[in-house]
Amino acid sequence: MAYDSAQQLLAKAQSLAGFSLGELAQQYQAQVPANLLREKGWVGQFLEYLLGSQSASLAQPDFPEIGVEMKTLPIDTAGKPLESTYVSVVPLTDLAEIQWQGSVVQQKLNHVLWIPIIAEKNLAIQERIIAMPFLWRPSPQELIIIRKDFEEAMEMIAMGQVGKIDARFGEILQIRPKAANNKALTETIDAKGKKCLTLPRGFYLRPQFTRLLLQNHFSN
DNA sequence: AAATGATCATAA
DNA sequence: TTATGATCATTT
Repeated sequence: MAYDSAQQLLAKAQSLAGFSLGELAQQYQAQVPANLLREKGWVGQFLEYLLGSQSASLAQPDFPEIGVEMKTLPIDTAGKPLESTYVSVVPLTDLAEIQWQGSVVQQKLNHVLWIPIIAEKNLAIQERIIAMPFLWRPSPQELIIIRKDFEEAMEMIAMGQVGKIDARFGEILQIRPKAANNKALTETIDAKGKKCLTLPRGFYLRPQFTRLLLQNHFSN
């Protein structure tokens, strides 16, 4: 399936609103896991399947032909996000080549199809309900902060200071570990510019920020 | 309760 | 191994 426009994709996504994951799984003959302990990405992958994303696990938006990234967003019944939103891996090598423009973060956040899902922990996976999907582009003000968060992090890492970055770093975009476990290490540079190993990191959008997006979108 | 740090499945 | 999809589990 290919889309001609973001609006067409949005319409398809919105046609799923109000259905539970169990209903949709039955319709598409998919198996719903009893819990997400061992399949944390199942919901996102199922939605990608329903919408026909072909981008698989490439470092680019889910729908490259229209430049749109899809993100599921678990919310409680009050509409508050329950988790942060993973954006991309944090580059830890060849930092001199990394610019904001053209970065994976910039490309993915340029246009996002948010799919909120009522997903409180006590709701069985099959009972979780798709809320109303919506498109978002960062405002100029939001972009300034996100870009600052990105560039400050890149500068730290270029200086071999990745070890000094923890989850408190960044107003909107934070950096946290993103790995199979604490033994899955990847290459970076130390303060002397020498190669060394560290935990892979990911960029995440803070839940306080995605909460604002929801408020901004649905309060009108 | 919210935030931080750790972890799981899968594809290429 | 590194990227995707994220949520889990523990600490604050």
